[in-house]
Amino acid sequence: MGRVPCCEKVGLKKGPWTPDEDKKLLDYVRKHGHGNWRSVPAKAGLERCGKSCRLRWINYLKPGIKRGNFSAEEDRTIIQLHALLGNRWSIIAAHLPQRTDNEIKNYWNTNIKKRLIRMGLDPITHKTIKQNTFEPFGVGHDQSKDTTNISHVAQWEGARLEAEARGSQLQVIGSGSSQLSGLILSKIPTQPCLSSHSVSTEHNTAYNMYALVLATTHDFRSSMSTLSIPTLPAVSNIPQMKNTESLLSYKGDNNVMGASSQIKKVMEGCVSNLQDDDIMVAVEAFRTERSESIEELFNEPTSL
DNA sequence: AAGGTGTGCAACCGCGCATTC
DNA sequence: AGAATGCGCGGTTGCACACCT
Repeated sequence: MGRVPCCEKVGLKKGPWTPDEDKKLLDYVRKHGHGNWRSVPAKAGLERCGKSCRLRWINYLKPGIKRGNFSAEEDRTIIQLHALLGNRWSIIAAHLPQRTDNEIKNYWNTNIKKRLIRMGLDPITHKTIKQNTFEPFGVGHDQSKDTTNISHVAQWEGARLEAEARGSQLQVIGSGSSQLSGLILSKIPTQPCLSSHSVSTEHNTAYNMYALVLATTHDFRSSMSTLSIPTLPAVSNIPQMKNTESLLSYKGDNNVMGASSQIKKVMEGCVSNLQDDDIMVAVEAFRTERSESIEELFNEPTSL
């Protein structure tokens, strides 16, 4: 059986919205809320498809939407997130308050993507186009090492963002423990330091915190999730985490579900030992490092 | 000034997932 | 359990405007 169309399309208006239509939709949603979008057009007196109304509301009429030029900070955020998440515009948009996924998508396609190409970067992989080959890693030059690191970092950060998005969804429905996790997630940096840097206490603190938070919020049972805890060689260097090392290596274990409550227990104990200063130092270290690398990218002289 | 081309963006479309019945 | 329905997402299209020749 074929899919039923979202609405009876005959006689429905398409194309750009008029100010009058906008007003009708705005008035209706303000008074009654949108409820079931399918029923909105009839109730609001619009000859539009419900889906079209929903889109117009989300991308244009909803209060608090910011339009117009993207700031340098927003630029950076989009590039960073895209490098980690790919075209998952809704998740990216969740990290840019007041911007819609559609607007970010358009901005990417019309602006950032072209800029990256001009700079010799592949907008999909974010690697230089020259090195974007299937050449195996570890052939003996430094670039391959860096690429491995970047990819590893990307995996971590992507996982964090996914967990964060999940956390904020849960916050909306009012889960107390998720509020705490969401709060932590929004504040902490996530990845172990890059190999080019010496292992600092700050980074390890951050690294540990990330592992803790993941373990306390992530649903390991989800087969759809891209989030998994890789083996963390650095963890064993840190006294407070020694007990959890074996738990973190549960990634490849099929008994993950049974272990999750045990993980939680250990992790919660560790979280309570964290100092505010540790958090702040770690956050700063992470943000500075990431911002600078993006800044450098754009400050590189190009032959435009 | 007129026609052609490029660009940006709003809106549409189809699909997949979640929920309801 | 599975069909029906609704919603959200990402890809794509098409129009309006700007710029170029």
